[in-house]
Amino acid sequence: MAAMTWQAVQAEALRRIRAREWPPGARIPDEEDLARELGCARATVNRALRDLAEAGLLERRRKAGTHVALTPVRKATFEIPIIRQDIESRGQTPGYRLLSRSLAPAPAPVSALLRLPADAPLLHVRALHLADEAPFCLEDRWINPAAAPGVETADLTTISANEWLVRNTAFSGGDIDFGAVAADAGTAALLGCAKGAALFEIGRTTWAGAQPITAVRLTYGPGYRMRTAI
Amino acid sequence: MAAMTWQAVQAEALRRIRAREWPPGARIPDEEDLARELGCARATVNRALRDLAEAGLLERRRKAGTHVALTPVRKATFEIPIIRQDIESRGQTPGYRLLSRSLAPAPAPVSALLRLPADAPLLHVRALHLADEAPFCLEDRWINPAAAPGVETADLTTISANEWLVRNTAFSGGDIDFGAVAADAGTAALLGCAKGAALFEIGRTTWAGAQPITAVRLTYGPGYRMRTAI
DNA sequence: CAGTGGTCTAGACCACGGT
DNA sequence: CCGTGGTCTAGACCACTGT
Repeated sequence: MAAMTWQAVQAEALRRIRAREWPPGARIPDEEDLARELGCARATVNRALRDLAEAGLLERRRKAGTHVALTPVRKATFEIPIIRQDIESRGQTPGYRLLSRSLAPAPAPVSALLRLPADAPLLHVRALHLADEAPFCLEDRWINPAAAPGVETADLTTISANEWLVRNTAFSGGDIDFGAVAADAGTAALLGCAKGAALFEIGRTTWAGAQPITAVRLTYGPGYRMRTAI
Repeated sequence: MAAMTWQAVQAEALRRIRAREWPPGARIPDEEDLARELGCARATVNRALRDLAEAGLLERRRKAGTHVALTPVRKATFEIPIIRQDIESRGQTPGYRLLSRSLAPAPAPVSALLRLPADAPLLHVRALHLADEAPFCLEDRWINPAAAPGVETADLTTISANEWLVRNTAFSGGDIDFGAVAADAGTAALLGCAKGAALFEIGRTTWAGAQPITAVRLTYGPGYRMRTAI
């Protein structure tokens, strides 16, 4: 039982959960008891079980102890790459075309999303991302210039707003949502698909503390699927 | 500088990254130096920076030291709840209707996905999930009976296969993909939407080690959006 | 080879929250 | 109140991996 790493402890705990030695809902031994049983320090057990708790397989509460979760909520994590990198990772050649760029008051839904006054002038950028010369993804973005100093003079014809913002602003958090939309006429023309086609769409807003940076809607060409492992 | 918790260290590191005191690409001080500077143990610094590295903001390599990531890849995590819980969390009343259930050889795409022989008999379950009596999500699932002992006699009219599997099998991993599809006639009828409507779809395969458990396709009603925070 | 992160230990104190 | 997990410490050894 020598050389008990936290990974080994975690693996053993996982085994017991899966083998129902620790059935769902059951309380498992103390960190101290486990440490003694497995021949390692309590900190090592803590490290192992903390991750399992974060993964949703265990529930830990002071005094109440550690219990096996009744309904293990699986958590998946996926990366949000720069679109160019996404295309490259598919083995295709990325391309980029700036469609339009203007400073204008944002429409109500956008300014509401960013919690800005309705008439606040935002930078509106629309661009098309290409993979091997074919339309890949349509980007429709509103940027709060106050949160992105320099963006008004940035050259967004060669570098996407996405990339510029990642490199030049410090954002702390945001929201994402995924859904499906039917292609309207304009979108269909740009993406080279039929009007009404089912398209995958990602919406994202990002913040620097309480200050809104940008709201973006990415509409992908037909057949696009986002993949990840759990 | 007393009472330096790992959260405080992490916050300070984040601040320096955002303030460009540690600009993108720069090498930051050793754990030991930071510990001395901030007045805490090296383990505390390690704990703080490890999380930032996992989040993609830092890159850590032995000997090479710790560097601020050039292109911070944002990682989002989202939970994969049991559909019933998803509906409940929206403040709606979940409902469930088993549509069909049969033991049959899986079609080629499914058996290939699960890496099973083409003629392997799988349990095919189709069900409709309701929210406040309205169609919410269509579930089309193939289950490997060998990996889910007891499923053949389970009563899937009151509990969804999803829920039964979560409670009765021990899965270790899987894949997920998201996309958009146009509703075919059958799907449209069941979900109460127009044929051709853009629908959000989640595909998932899960495994117990090398043994495939189930492949499922969830097709959500129009307008559904999956949300999460980063 | 040597510097740096990764991890383990033994002990300590603290914070939360059931009883 | 007091058991349990959460965290900090000081020191040690190990495992990569650039040089």
